[in-house]
Amino acid sequence: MSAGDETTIETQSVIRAAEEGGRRRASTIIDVANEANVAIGTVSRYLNGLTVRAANRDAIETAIHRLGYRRNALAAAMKSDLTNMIGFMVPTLSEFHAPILEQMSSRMRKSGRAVLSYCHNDDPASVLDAIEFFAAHRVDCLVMDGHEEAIEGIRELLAGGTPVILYDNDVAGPPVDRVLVDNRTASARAVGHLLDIGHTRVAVLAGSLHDYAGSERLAGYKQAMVEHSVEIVPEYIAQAAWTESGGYAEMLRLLSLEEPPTAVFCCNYNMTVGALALLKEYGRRVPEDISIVSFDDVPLFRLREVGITTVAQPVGKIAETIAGIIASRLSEDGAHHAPHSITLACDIILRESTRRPHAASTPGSRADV
Amino acid sequence: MSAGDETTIETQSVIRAAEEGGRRRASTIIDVANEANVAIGTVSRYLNGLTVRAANRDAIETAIHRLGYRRNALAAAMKSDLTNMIGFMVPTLSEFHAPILEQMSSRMRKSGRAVLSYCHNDDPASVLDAIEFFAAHRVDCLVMDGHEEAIEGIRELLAGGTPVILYDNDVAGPPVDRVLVDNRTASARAVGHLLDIGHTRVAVLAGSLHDYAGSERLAGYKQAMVEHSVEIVPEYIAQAAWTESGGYAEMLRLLSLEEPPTAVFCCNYNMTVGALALLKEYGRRVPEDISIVSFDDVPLFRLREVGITTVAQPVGKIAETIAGIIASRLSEDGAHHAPHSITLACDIILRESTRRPHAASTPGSRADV
DNA sequence: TTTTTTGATGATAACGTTTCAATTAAGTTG
DNA sequence: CAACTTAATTGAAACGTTATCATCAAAAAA
Repeated sequence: MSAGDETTIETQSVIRAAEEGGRRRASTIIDVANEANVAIGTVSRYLNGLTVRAANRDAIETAIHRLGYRRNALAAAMKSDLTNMIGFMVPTLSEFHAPILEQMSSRMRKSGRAVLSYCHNDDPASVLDAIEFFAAHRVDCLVMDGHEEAIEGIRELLAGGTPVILYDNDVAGPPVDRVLVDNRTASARAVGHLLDIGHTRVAVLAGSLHDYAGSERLAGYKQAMVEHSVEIVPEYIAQAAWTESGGYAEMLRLLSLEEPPTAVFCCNYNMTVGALALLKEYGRRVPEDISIVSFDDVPLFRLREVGITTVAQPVGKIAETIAGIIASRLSEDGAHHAPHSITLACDIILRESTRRPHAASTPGSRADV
Repeated sequence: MSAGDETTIETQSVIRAAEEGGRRRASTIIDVANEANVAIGTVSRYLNGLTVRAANRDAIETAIHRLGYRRNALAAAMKSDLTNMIGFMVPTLSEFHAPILEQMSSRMRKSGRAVLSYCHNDDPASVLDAIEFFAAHRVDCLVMDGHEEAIEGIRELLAGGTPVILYDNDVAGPPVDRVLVDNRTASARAVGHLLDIGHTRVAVLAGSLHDYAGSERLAGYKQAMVEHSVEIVPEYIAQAAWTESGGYAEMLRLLSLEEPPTAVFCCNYNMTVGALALLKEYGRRVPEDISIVSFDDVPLFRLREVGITTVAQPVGKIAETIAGIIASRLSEDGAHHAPHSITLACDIILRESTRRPHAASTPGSRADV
């Protein structure tokens, strides 16, 4: 192209052409190309970081600045089949999930990607909606907690070439990557600690037995009991919803047993909160009257006057691992590998909520509830 | 169109046509139209809920199901200039912000929209990146906390016709909707409570005075002091970063004064945590030795053995109000209204961390720190 | 019936990018 | 300096929708 004087008049009039009552047409790559007197393709090359002759580069930069041009990511995504968006499903933005999302976001940002999040509140219909939504928006990859009802949708996504990564909760079937946590071993160690310091009447506040975490954590409890040759008492296995009220109600039941437990392993944060609320209400002191071990490490457990001994899931490691898998799956060569299944270890954080059982905690001290 | 026998052979071969090594071309609206023997436009009408002849509707539904068709939201957005995505900026997914995002998500979902979130960690560069990102993805509306460095970007967005809503932190200038909280009045009431129950040596742990919340909360403190005719002592105004360590350090300074305060108003959650840590370390009991009032209501404050009296921001109301403004702005008629500026009231939640000053807390009881 | 009114359908042009083959400019080498 | 190699540029064809408008079918009114 000749650095044409004859085109100058035309290009000047192009700038900010249409001002139709408030909503202005955003300038496009075509406007930039005209303004800079280069081909559209050249502007595209510039925008995508490919080499461009110095003179053109300057002209393009000036044009972009003058026009206030902003690339339309949708159009780009449509053509290139890459949205640079990662779908991320969480049940809720709890104190466990929020940090994972936050870390995922910042890690993804570093590779030029963004995270589109969706809370499904454990509602099956919402889970399906979420998959539909992510599929419609053509996310490059979907990260989600496992759900039975999602299996069909996951298969469709995989068939369409979208990698899916399961975390937190496992579900059998689809050939996807999994980033899980060794719930069983961690639970066994947590309960083992209670047994080690002399407790024998150890109860468990188990969550739903229908999901992976719930059954694994209960299995860990049983494993520790067996390993320490302590009899498993059926009444000490309290099964409830994963909620605060679930923890409250079952803790109440445990307290009213003939021989109430001297220590309780609560299988998640919410149940622990419920249990603590009940104990406070009934004047039971932690750890003097009863020892508590929880799962999940939230600020509350660290900052309470009496810190709560707990199993800390490696939140940072989880986010890091997921991010790594995404990077690998989205690279040319990593796309066709067999699925990884990574299980991360947890830490037990000892705080003040666990202590040797009191000598006075003998049989028969039934709670008057 | 004749219900053609002669087309049947053709359409059957269309299904799952191209299987190129793992990544299959997703079926499009065109495939559906062919399969159902209708025009593309008719399928589009069906997808968008417009009336379609019964026979065609059935044919389309069957075709969609057989082909596993999923609408491409990007292509739709590009043409219709509506992405149905709301951009949402948060500094961090803290215990204050996470619930807002969560509630925003579920409210938006009800109107068929999704929330794209971005954590900027109060890093100016990230704030700019976020705006760039949201602009590129053509979000229908941007919700963000106020930032000086974002003003220029906000203006560009507005000029392009994208509504912007400020929340949490205000910033002067751009004509945008604002959803704020009456920090000043809330703070005045919180401090007023301390004064009411007899404290006179009341200190404030103020955050950054350069931002809206920081200056307003300090102003509220001063207002209460004036209203109660209590002299404002400069040493009692402790100014620090909004962080845990900031609260820790300044609390230390306050304790080491000739006449340490008998009550402290901490201007946010993190500073309170820092202050509490220091008090525990130095053996000062709350509320026996010192009363504490905080800002923000997080689970910790509710679940500690000694609950913390605090100012609760109306998180649900904030989300609701933002959602309402979005709906209005995105409707035909609401688009051109003058900006709203809504200020919501906070609640004071009385717990156990505030109590009348101890008779023994006389001048001269200097802390040996 | 015939004419009018209403409403769904069909073909095609956008929307704003990327990609690709063809072309031209710029370096390198003999 | 010619002949070759390499690299940047160009123009046009996608990508998968929605929007428009001219048709065409069906129901309502005459």
